[in-house]
Amino acid sequence: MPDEIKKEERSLNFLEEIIEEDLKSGKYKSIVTRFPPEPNGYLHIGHASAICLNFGLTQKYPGYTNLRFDDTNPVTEETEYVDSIKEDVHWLGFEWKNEHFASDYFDQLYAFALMLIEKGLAYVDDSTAEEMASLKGSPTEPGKDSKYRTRSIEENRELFVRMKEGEFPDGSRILRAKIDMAHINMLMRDPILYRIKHAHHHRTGDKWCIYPMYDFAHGQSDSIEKVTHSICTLEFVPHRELYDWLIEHLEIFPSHQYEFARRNINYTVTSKRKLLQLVTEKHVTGWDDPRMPTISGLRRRGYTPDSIRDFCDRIGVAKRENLVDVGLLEFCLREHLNKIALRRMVVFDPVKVIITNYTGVGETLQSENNPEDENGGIRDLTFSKEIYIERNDFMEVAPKKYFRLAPGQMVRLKSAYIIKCDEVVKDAEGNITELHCSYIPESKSGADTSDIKVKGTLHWVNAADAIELEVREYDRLFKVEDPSDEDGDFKEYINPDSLKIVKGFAEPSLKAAILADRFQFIRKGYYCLDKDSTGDKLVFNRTVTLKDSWVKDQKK
RNA sequence: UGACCCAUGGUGUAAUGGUAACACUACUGAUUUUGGUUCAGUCAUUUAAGGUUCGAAUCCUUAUGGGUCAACCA
Repeated sequence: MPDEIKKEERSLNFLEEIIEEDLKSGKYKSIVTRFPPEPNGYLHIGHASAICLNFGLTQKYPGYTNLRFDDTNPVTEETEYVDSIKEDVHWLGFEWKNEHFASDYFDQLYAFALMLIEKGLAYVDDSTAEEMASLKGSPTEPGKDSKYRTRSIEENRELFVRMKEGEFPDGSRILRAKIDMAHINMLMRDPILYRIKHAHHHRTGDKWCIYPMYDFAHGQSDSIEKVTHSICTLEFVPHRELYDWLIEHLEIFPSHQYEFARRNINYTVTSKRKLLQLVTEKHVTGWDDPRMPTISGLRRRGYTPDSIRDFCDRIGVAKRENLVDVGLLEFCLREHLNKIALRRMVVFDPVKVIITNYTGVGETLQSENNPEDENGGIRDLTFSKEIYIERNDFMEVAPKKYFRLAPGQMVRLKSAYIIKCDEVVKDAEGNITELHCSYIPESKSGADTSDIKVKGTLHWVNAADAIELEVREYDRLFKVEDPSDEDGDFKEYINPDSLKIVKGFAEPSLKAAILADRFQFIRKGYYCLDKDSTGDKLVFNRTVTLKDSWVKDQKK
């Protein structure tokens, strides 16, 4: 009940306000949105925000969302990207109503171009790119008309058809709208509609040698699909005037464009160009490198779709520039993982503990899989005279509020017994090689009658059957909050320590791990199996550490 | 030296002319067989200056700051 009240009280973002107004006024009975990626790269966390926005709106209001690939530039687009994009949208948990490609509309778009020519609103220009640029003017100076601007409708039609027939080489001619070379908006100065590219298209093959520009494809595709709310990022604001102009003069369904500020996250980059560079120049192992902000990278790292959706929901949507703290993403991650991750014990930098008064051959103990989940069940743990604990869980000279193991100090071994450190054994160089401890037999977890209270609880593994793991510890990819905003090349700011490979010694149950599992290595962090694992070598990715207020205190 | 968009705590979003709210972060403290989790608490006169109004984060003006626009990219 309180949740419902909360939901209703939650205020609308500016797009929801527009939509509610449109629905209330009867302008639309239901809405149509679309997610329109260009298949020339992998989706990243910024796209996730756009996906959640577009799909979220049609989950909240009547209507549906299409997936449409904006594939109008054959030289950069590939089927590999189409496949990855579809996989990522699905993985995030969204289902599109229709799958479209702008290239499906090439015949229609061609007809639209002809229509504009017939209306005297488009012409073929033979100018070179340099000539066009020099006539374009600048934001403060008007442009000048091209000498081809006054061609007759017949001549324009004939030339455009011949462009399509492949009679002219790349770059020799373009089709442009006839609007106003002195327009205050540079995009309205006779924008290019079609260019010649004798290139193989990933879907239409060699059928076409002319391809529409973004401005002559996007809005028209929206209109063909009867998209009611075409949502894009702020840099397209100046395009809206052209978007509307084309729809008006083509006399087609009036889709409307609305713009929001793209979400930026600190300590990473989300420009496709830069991400591609990281991949091709091998600064990372691939698009799905767990350090990448790509959806596939986050997936491999161990992020859950739920946590990403929660994050997108929390950061909201607005029209101002922003740089969201990656800490919020990590918070959403931890919050979800805490609820679902299976607890396991893994020791990274082991030191042997010999329990001198333990006389048995060993025993089986039980531990809960997840204290946050009543139905999480329990698992068996083997315990014996020799175990490993974390080397940094012991200090010979302990500071005041040190709750871990120290000479004469007691700690609990998680799900096992309370032990006390009696003796420190060192080698010739003074390195600690063993800790001799005694245990309290009546302090067994779940059956503790010792009445001893200890402040610290340590994770441990049984020396006899611990299994070895490779663990990849990731840190932020960049050393600075906004690499794109720094002087020089963004790659100068790559964090050289973003990957550290360490060994871990784990309880045997981890042998059964599968890719989909999420684990919390107790007192360490959240981890998942990596696809690089083989039958005899287990590789784990550290998804994110646990919050650690002890380390924080130490630094002060 | 033009046009357009934007400006609320460290961060991200609310407040739709009427008590500046929520979340994250940070800091206190409590609980805890994970120094995790959980719980309680603390942290802002809304970029500036004028104006309208009984009343302004909100409306108006100017200034300042940030962003965008001159690819045959999207």
